[in-house]
Amino acid sequence: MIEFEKHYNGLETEKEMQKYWDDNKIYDFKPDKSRLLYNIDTPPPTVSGSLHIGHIFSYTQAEMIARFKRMQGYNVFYPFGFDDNGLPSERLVEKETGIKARDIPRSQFCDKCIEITKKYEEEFMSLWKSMGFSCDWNLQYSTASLNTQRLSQKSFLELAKAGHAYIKESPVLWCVECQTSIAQAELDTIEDVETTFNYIPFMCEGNALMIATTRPEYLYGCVCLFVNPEDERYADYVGKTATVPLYNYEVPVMTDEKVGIDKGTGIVMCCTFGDSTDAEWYEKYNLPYRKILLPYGKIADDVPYIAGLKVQAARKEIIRLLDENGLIHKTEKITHTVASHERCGKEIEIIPSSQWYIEVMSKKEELLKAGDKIKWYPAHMKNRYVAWVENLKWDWCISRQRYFGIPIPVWYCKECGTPAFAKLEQLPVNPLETDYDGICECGCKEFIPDKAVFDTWMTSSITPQINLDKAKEHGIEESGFMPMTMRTQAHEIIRTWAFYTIVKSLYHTGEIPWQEAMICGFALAKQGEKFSKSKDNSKYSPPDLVREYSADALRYWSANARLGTDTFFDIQEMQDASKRLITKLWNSSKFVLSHLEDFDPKYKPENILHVDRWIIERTNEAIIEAVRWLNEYEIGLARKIVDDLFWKDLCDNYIEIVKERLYQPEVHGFEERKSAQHAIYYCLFNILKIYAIYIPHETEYIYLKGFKDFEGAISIHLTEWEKPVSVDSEILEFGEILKHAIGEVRKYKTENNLSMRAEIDEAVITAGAKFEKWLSETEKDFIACTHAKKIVYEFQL
RNA sequence: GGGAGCUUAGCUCAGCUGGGAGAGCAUAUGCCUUACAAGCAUAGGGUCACAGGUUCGAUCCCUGUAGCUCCCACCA
Repeated sequence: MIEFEKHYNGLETEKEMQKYWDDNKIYDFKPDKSRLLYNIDTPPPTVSGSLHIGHIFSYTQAEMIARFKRMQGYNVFYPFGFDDNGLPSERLVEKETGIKARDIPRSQFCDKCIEITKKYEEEFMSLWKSMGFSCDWNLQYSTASLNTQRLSQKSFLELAKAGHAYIKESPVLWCVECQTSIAQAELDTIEDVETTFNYIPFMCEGNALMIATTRPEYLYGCVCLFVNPEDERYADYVGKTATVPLYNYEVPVMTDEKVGIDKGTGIVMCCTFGDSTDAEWYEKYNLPYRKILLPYGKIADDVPYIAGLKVQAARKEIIRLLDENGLIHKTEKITHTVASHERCGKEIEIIPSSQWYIEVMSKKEELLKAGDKIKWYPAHMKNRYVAWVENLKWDWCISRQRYFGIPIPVWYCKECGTPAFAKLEQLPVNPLETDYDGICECGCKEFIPDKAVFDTWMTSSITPQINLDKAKEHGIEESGFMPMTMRTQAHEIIRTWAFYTIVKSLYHTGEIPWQEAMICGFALAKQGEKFSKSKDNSKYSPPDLVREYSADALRYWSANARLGTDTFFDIQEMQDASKRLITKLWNSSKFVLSHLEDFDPKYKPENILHVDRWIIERTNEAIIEAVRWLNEYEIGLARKIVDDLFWKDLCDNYIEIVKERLYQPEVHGFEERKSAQHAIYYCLFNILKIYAIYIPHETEYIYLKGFKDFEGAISIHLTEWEKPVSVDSEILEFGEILKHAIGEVRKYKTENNLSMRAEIDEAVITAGAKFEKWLSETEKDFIACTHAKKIVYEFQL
């Protein structure tokens, strides 16, 4: 006799099951040529704060796919990583310790980083384990680890050798707060910034040319004026020089198509560098550089009037001076959007400096083709990738003037500045700690190490290579591993992680990194606000939620949305729906298994009653549909399929129909009972297998109690789903007729305030004549279920 | 300014082959039914955003409009 507790205790059971999986190494990856490899490129969460419910939402969706594919017979390679180097982690450490990286020695700061990220990683890992994740933790990687450093540096050296990575002195996006260069992908926008358009006259040929600028502090950086070549108003001035007000030096008046005739006055002052267009013009027309801003955000010493001031103060001061000299003809308040650094939120500046880049601008076409080759789920997410590639403005700047990151394995000749690259066999290497032991072509033997580190995406963009490296450690052959089967991630990092991974893959392998991309949505707080690792979302702390509501409950909720769609998180909603399902599954399993004590799954009754065949066919139908959705990564739609089968067909109808047959074989026949046992076993077991991807703990617990002895496998998660290919539609129609007839009886009873057990004189079944035999076979069940004294049939042709 | 997604019951949403308007929650009423009151049954509740078009037929396809959300651009 199988003992079933009256109530299912999820919190306790989950810990027990997790231990069982650990002990039995259920999810350990083993190379196995007899099964198709399904390898998943999972996002290593950035270690920049605590995880929130949004992570649970998207990571769990992907986890369910891993379970699904495993139960479809694939050999699933499902690793897990942490992205724990670079600026995001540095900022976490700065916040947590209150120490600025630049204020203490680099090595000391890096030690702090290692210590603190480690703490967070342990927290992350224990959360994922408590959620019942089926990854193989032996395949775990960290982007800060020495081995990853080696791979990342190797990637860099290969690209440098091929000429795709290059160093260049040029204007670059610069964060004065973080004091580092950044890439286009790290830009954010601040909306509705209030500022002033200042109309300032430049004298030219005795006339005042009005320019409108929001950045008058850059006046001393003005190198020329631009007008649109089509603009007749200013045609006479083109080629002449104009005088910069206040500073009284001459700059040429030039033309460029980018100047909007209707914008401002139609004349633009080009400074080095007020914005990205200035930088573009600087390169295009080979303009001189006039240094205004220093890397730490103050105006350069040799700029008259405003030297040493910060940008805002300088602007104020220059406006005051201009005004005092009658040089502001007009001001206009405007609001506009400014670019900011996503990590600190501060406005971005542009300053020239020497940085390493990876070429992407010239590869747009290949990148777009790669985007076409990848299957995106949902399909429209590809648009974001395409839009990003098409709008690229800068090559990918990969060097950062920061501290806790992977060092750029380069030294520079002290004499001629030529870069000297590390040798592959010495990786990973930190040029600050290791000297270059070669000789420069110019004969010089002294080298200066590069102090910069890589952009964190430089490393996380090689997760497929990191995975491959891990796989080889575990005995997987390299061939067939790439491209990986699937990348899963949320939509916010298409422009970064997905994009950069594709870039790297094209360079390194000439191929796409993965065949498919599964793009998840966000979980949003009720107010429509995105959860964020850096903000305080403590009331939704995942470890607390798991402790209080159980992993299965959170998981079941996570499977509620369409793929790629954002969803709101409501604790009450999550709790209600999940608890309901978990309880129902418990109770129905308890019932079914209590009737299977004398059951032998190997004995298939010769004559399976048609109503029993119905629930079997109905189960098969649901499996087919669920598989169809899951193959498109639509876990929510698949869940709905199994919810309907389980709740409506199995619990509300089928169990009610066969209940008495199971209880009273002496009345209904022993063979007939066996037929019901056969059907109910098949149905419940297959429902459990589908639910196993959603609520792995409870299903495992029930499996161990009631199914393991029959099935043999030590875990439900090592069983495979049935693979029905077609269903008998006539049988399904028969089931619908029964359901409808029962519904009519229930309606009658409810409307007359009768108990469901109340007897009624007669029940009418309307059906096609072809069902006559099956209906008469089912009559006893039907009477038992409805307590009707008599059944009246109305057959139609 | 460009692009994408969304708009269906009081709430959250499904409806992906063009023919039935649906689920859960909430509400109301009834029911202790040998798994489950953490349950069961039944019911009420809709201009499928709006306007045109295609079609025998449109929630679904096309065009336009409005609102919401997101992505990208916009810093002179």
